[in-house]
Amino acid sequence: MAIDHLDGRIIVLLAQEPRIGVLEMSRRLGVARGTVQARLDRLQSNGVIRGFGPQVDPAALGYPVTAFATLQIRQGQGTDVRAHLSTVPEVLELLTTTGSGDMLCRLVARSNADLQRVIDRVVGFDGIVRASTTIVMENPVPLRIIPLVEQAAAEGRDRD
Amino acid sequence: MAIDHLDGRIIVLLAQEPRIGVLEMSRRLGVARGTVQARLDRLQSNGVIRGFGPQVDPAALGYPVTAFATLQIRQGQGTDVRAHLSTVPEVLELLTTTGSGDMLCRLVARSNADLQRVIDRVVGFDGIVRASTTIVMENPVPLRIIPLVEQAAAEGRDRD
DNA sequence: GTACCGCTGGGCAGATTGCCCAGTGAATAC
DNA sequence: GTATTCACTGGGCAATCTGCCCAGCGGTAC
Repeated sequence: MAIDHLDGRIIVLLAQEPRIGVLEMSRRLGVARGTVQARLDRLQSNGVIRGFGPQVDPAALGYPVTAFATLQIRQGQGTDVRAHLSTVPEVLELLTTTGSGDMLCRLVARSNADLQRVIDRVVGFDGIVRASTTIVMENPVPLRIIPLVEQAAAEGRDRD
Repeated sequence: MAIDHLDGRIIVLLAQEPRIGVLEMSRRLGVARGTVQARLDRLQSNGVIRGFGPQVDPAALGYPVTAFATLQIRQGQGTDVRAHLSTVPEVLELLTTTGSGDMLCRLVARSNADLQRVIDRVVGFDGIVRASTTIVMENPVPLRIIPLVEQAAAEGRDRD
């Protein structure tokens, strides 16, 4: 579960140059190719690296508006609400949070006006009592993981 | 900027099997390899596909607790607060939202107890007036983009 | 002392990549 | 109507990388 320094360097390198191959990585890191391969296999089977899916920018797809909606759920309707929200393409993420029956929902829309349509669709479901929406203006720190990886790698004991 | 049906299929295929190569994709999609290559290049230079970085699971790294903090910022301190927060590895994302001087901050921590340490570090800065934290319990819909891509692809006009 | 484990450094065949080309069909410009 | 542009096809090429194998080496655990 814990990662060591070499694991950290592999992940960082992979994040900086995703198209890089195992062979080139081994050259940059100064280790044998088999080592990098084994580390990568382990990181993936550990679940540390979930995958290498394409990172798609909703804005470039025509959905430049991001918002968060806090939903208050009627008792016992949680499952139905989840099923409902998962059918809405503009719902990018759904989290249940502390507080009675609350969910946090990440939305995108084509425009501020379009956001109204999305919200109507989101809250147009019986189990949702109340919704409060916050529009995102800027994203000073886009979703990142590298600093955390570096911290975890620094704390881990090296395997060699 | 708009994507068509083939673009959508490329992105979905790539999301499902990230390790797939251009050649294999062209076979699956029934088009020439050069076509897939050209589409991919266009999607990347368009910014629709930002990259193929590894998706790292913070929980597997030893940070199983996720939380959101809403921060109230002292007037004119926005820039300093951003700089401060970007130095905290446990801050995975930072967004500015509507409402006076508000920011939304995605955090992770090693445990609920450790979350206190992280929050202390986050709010231990002059420009932050008040912070309110919500702990994430479940993640019924993990960050996803496929449904949105499919919707965008269905709406787009085919290029052929 | 022995077994285990991770790393090294090498080799191999097969597949893939990046790059090139000419030809075709459709839409657009003139 | 004709010319141009554009995307796609289908093919070929050398260079590279991958997946897979092996023996050897140095720690560590028992």
